[in-house]
Amino acid sequence: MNIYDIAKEAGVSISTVSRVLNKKENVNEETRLKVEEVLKRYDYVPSGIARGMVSKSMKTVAVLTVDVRVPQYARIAYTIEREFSKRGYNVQLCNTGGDLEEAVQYLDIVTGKQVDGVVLVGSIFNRIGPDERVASLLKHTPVVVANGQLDLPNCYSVLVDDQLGISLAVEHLYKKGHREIFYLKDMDTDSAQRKQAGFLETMKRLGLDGKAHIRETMFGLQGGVQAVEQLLDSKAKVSAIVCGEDLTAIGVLKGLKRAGIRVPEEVAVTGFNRSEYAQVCEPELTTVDNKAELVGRLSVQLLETLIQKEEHYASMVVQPELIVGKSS
Amino acid sequence: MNIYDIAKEAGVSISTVSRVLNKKENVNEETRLKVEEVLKRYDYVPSGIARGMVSKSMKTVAVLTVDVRVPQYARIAYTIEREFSKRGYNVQLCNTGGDLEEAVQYLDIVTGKQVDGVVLVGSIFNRIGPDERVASLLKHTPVVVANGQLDLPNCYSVLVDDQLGISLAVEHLYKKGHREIFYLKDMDTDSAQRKQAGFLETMKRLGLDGKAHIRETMFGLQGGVQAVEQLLDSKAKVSAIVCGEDLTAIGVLKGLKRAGIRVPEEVAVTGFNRSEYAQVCEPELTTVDNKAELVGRLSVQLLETLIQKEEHYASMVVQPELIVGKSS
DNA sequence: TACAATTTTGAAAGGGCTTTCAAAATTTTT
DNA sequence: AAAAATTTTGAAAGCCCTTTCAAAATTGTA
Repeated sequence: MNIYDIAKEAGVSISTVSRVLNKKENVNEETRLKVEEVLKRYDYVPSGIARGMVSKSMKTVAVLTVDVRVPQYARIAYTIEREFSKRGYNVQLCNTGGDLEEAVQYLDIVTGKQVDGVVLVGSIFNRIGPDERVASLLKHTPVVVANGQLDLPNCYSVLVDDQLGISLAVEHLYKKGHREIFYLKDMDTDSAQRKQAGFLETMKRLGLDGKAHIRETMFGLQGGVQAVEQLLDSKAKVSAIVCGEDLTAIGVLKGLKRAGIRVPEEVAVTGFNRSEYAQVCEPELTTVDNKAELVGRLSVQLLETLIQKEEHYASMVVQPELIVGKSS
Repeated sequence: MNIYDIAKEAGVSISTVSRVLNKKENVNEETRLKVEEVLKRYDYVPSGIARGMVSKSMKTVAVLTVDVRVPQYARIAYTIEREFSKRGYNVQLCNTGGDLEEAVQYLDIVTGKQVDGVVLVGSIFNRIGPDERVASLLKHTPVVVANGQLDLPNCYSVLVDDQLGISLAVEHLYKKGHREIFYLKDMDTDSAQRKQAGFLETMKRLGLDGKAHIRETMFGLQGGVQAVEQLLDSKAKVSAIVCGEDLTAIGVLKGLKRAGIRVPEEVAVTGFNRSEYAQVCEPELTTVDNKAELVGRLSVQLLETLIQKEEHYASMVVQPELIVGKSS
């Protein structure tokens, strides 16, 4: 069933059917009723692809994320989807697994399908910038990087001030009297770099030695557990541990519990990202809210203005907030 | 830049350009090189929408879920996306928030855009079956319900045997010597119904009174906490608590801890769904693995055969597995 | 009643591709 | 060298809409 069949059945031209479908004003009431009856009778739905062909848009955007199973990304993907849905767009979800080749392939496919825009979620996407293919793929598609930056013509950013986030955590611990504050670096993304910089800067400002208090470990629960073991083995004096991820912090909590060290009485712990885990673990984790929902909303706003080619775009920076739990 | 421009620039017809684009064999090597040079020079990407127009497919499927921030749904959405990506499809994500009207709207939009298929994730979607509009919307689109069932012509299911899952938990507790086993009902979906039925059946089989050991509560952490309070207030003898959701079980753990009751020494607790939370909480939760990844994979397989109109479809049932943690 | 103004309708032109079919060019066979 | 077989190419139709523009029908005005 296409618009021609409907037109024939209703005894009108396709133009008239199109007018009825699009609820245009200039259709005789009698004609409209006749057409609508036929439409209903055949459960007719006009082809979105053909419409896209005319408007050159499928009202669809692509969201690239490392892995939507990571709560942080899920939250941001959720917000982006809901916001775009309100605006009449559908969202294509792409899990790149942190693999840049995979990301380039996704971009190839979705730009080929002429998505109206792309949101890249996470600072890991900063790394696809240098790829020569990316620039040409994204030449005609507006892009917003949520929590990242890409130095390309159509690309704008919504960033969280990670550096400030770590500052808040360190200052909070300092005020509580902690001096032997360690920072656990668990990844090697640009975001992690900024966190580390924030740690160093804040420690310096407080008159403490930051450099000697940085430890590296793997990402995830296990990384936190191991880091504690190593820290205790080294006989270092530890009064607080600042983590760049909640999951790592929870690993730290588990490690400390295993070693019989009480939190927060003997050692305080802070996480980052305000994941659901932070409320689930024991004791509830002090963490930094990275405002995922806000970042999602702002990304959508920004991308929409880009799509509509309005003329005033600007990258934005969002302030994180310290959420004090019972682990500090 | 369209195929006509490329053809003109290369001094050939659009048919030839199309052949080169689609890597067809019958093109003279010299001609091919000439066309490819032009293609590269202009960074030409053929319009996916126009292609969709011809093939009547955008190689896209829609996944409807209640909320991708719920880890269980995120896992299944992730698996579905990855599997479809391998097969050359993109996935549109839709968060209905459990609202049926919203779900119908999404279905309206995505079927209008002629998605090749739809996956509905969760037994909540069983409820849109009776809606008159749904049947007509889905008349020409293959549908798979993951963890649910819909009695419509093109609809098939991949189900987890929830009843068995609860049985495994109850039997496990029984073997450990527990007799005062309570079941916490926290939702009112079909899946929750089956879990409750599983509890009653198993208790009966073991010669215990099931009916008297069912308690209702709200969904989520808070629900678990409250349920414990009420249970303790009622002075009932409690030796184990079986929950239909990990999050509820974690609430129970928190409630018990608050009341100074040791887990698992005094009361054992089990969850459901094998969420990440189960490993994060203290003590680690005994839970039932609902095989989200497997369900996702099977759903994709099934939907693909439906899309390709192969002739042998069958709904499937997946066996859950008990994961014994430290809470029982 | 004749004319202008307005409302309602339809024909036709895109939009950018794939595909079919026949023509042209080339190679092989006799 | 002519005929047959094969490879390579292009014209044109089709996919299903929206939109423009002009024609037809209706209403209002003089």
